[in-house]
Order: sequence, then structure tokens, then C-alpha cells
Amino acid sequence: MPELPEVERVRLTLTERLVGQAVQAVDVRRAEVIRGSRSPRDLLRGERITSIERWGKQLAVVGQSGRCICVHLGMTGALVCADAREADRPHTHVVWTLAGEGVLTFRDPRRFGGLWTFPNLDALESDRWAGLGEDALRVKPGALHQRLRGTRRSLKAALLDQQVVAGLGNIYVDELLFELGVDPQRPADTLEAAEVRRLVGRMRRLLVRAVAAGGSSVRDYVDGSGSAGGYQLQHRVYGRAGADCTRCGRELLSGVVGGRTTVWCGRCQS
DNA sequence: CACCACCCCTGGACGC
DNA sequence: TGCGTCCAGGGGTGGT
Repeated sequence: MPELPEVERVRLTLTERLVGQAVQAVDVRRAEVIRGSRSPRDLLRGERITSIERWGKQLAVVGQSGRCICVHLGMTGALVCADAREADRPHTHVVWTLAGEGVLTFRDPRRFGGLWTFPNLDALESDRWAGLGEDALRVKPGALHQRLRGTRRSLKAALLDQQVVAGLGNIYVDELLFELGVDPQRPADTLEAAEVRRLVGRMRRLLVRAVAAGGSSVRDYVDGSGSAGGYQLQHRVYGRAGADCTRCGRELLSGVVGGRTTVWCGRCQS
């Protein structure tokens, strides 16, 4: 579930709790979640954490040497900095013991997420993040228009594609298309420049509001301090198939678009 | 290029 | 109570 707003909440909460802390020990309980070197040094043992970065739905925990760990939360991943009891929770695959007190844990029941280690942030950016589109909070209308023009897929499928723009998932694409009043099946290459400008503006507003509300906790998302978000209470379409459109009252439709369950209003989005 | 089926994996909801 | 089935959607892959 973690999309840009949730991952940004993790970044903000971990920045508060983790930056400046030193990693004393690393316990890898399930090695296959680490794609890349498993050397304790590469997992930041003995390092002080200097920053937490984000690109789209991915995070980087950066150490003083420049070494970094890229974290992708997948569907059910959580990166939590809390007291040592956090390490006892099921599906906790990696535990970093911090020098002061407390631990950082990577937990992921479904294991769609994972960790990638890099010698420095430049290597992460060039080897892994270079394949992503621009971050959804930073992309400019011109650049996005360029990408959308190049594909005949549905707008929904294009916006879900992390190579087009990084950070949106099923929840926020559906919410955004409702805000825009645009049919999810509309071909991406039919949007005009003015429409893309409006899309970028609404996308930014939607994401900023979702971050401010703590992100969406639909099932099990929690931030870097273990707290759930509240934006799920403001969803207009996601998870509301069959309910009434908040704008016109008509029953919301549900179907598969871009390979994903999609909810929209047949009247407001046509 | 676009779409599809299928894969990774677990938990929760639901029907009987 | 418990069991089977389906679904959730972050990704990837290989075939049509």
C-alpha cells in the first residue's frame, strides 16, 4: 500500500528519530529480503546515519561514509524505529540495533519489498533510480506531458507506471482521476498541455494533503514511528465501489483498468 | 508497443 | 469452529 505520501511520512518520521544515531549491530533474519551485498558494513554497521532520502516510493538510509541502503516497502513493508520490543513482531526480517537505545526494523509479511545496498548515493541514483520517472512531487508539467504523449495506454496505466512518474499507486491514481473528472480509460496521449498542467497541480495538492493527514492506512501501513495515517477517511473513490459519488450522488463504478481494480464515477469522470 | 497471464507472498473477508 | 477460496496491489517476467 505505501505510495508516495506514506513513504514520505516514513522519511519524515525516520529523519526525526534516526538521523545522528549510530548503528551498533545488524541482525539479518531472512537473508533473501536483501538484494545486494549482505556485508554488515554495507548494512551500515558502525555508521552514524546522516539522512533519509526518497524517490517515488523508494527510500534511502544514508550513512556517514556515504554508504546507503535503498528500501522498497512493496505492499506490506514497514521501516520502524522504536524500542527493542519492535524486533519481536512477526515477519521482522532485519534489525539494526542503535547505539543509544532502540532499534530500526524492516518488517514485511508478504516480502514484496526489499533492501538494496550501495557504496554511495550516486551509485544508487545511477544504478537504480535512474530508471524511474521524476518524483510526483517534483515533476514539471512539460516533462510529464512529454512522457504521456509517448504512450497510447490508458491514463490510469500510464500514471501507475513508475517510469512515467514515480510515486503514484492505485489509491492516489484513482483519487487524482476523480479530482480531475477524467475517465481512467482515456488514452494518455490525448491530454493537452493545459490539462497536464492542471493534472500536475491537482496531483501535488492531493499528495501534499495526504502527507499532512499522515498517509492512507488501508490495511497495515504505519510510519517510521509505528503510527497509522488518517487520509483513508478522506478517500472519495478508492475502496468505495458501489457507494454514492460524493459529488453527484450516482453509484460509483468498479472495473479493471490498467490491470488494477479501479473505482470511478461514470457521470463526473467522462 | 501494449496487453495478458502468471509469479512472488500473507492475511483478512467471506461462504458454507 | 474451521476450511477453502478469493482478493488486496508493490513489483517482475515472458508470451502473444
